[in-house]
Amino acid sequence: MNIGEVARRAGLPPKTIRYYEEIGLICPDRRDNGYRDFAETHLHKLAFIGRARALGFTIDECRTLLALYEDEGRESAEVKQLAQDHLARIDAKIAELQDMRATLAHLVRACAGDERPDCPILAGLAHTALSQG
Amino acid sequence: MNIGEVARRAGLPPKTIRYYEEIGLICPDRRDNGYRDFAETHLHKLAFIGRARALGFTIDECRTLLALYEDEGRESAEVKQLAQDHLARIDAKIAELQDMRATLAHLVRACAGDERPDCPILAGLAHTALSQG
DNA sequence: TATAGGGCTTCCAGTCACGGGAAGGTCAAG
DNA sequence: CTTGACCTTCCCGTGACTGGAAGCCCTATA
Repeated sequence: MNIGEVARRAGLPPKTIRYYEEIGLICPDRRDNGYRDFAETHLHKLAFIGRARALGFTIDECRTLLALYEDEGRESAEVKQLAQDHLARIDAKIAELQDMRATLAHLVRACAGDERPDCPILAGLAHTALSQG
Repeated sequence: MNIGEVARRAGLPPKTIRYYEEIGLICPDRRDNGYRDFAETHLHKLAFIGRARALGFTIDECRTLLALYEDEGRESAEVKQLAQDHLARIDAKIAELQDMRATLAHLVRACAGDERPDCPILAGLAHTALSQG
């Protein structure tokens, strides 16, 4: 299977697949003409990685997840721990964004948004409690 | 004022302040010995930028916000538009993370997390609907 | 047989917003 | 005179790709 087909079927850009090979996530065969030759197993791995990436796992975590996936003797506890850590990271990020959102929405609500220069948004950004001396 | 003091008072690392100079956000004077010499105006600008960055605005948006801040003839509508666009981006990001969170939490709940290898998380990642042909 | 196109290859550079660290100059205190 | 904190520039690395150039390969058509 050429890279174009595997890209289409896995839902990843060819560039990304080459990158995954470069960093050692997959290792497709090569044909005599130098073209990469992907097997179904590669396709499955790539789809697996694509899903994990879509859930926000880092590349390194994907590497670990792939290794666990291929390790018949794994303990599901290890996978679950990884997923829970990531879940905590997602929650922290959501909380951070919600804080930003609240502050920004507050400023936006206070701003008339007309032709006059008075602007609580700019005032809010400027009104800093600077440390002294 | 040396970079260390302005860094402390603005709450930004010296490295970041040098970077902001490099990309033209600020332009402090120089002393004979080559040291940067920051005025209060620089401090205020840096604090302004720091706040805008903390709200998630990009550097380019900070540049625009600074320009608007210094433009006495601005219209608050322009600031508000910028802020609303950013707010929409934040909302989109929150929604994306919440989607991730829901999927991941579902998988985590289904996983026993014990010494056995059976793992719905890995199964969920592997169970891809691959395109055919 | 020539050619046109699409797909494949590698390599290099850029993204965003810094952070780490090296090599070296400057300054105040003891 | 030395110590140590501070300052300078310069270069590389981050994460996960993305864009683009230069050039080879393969197939179909005129």
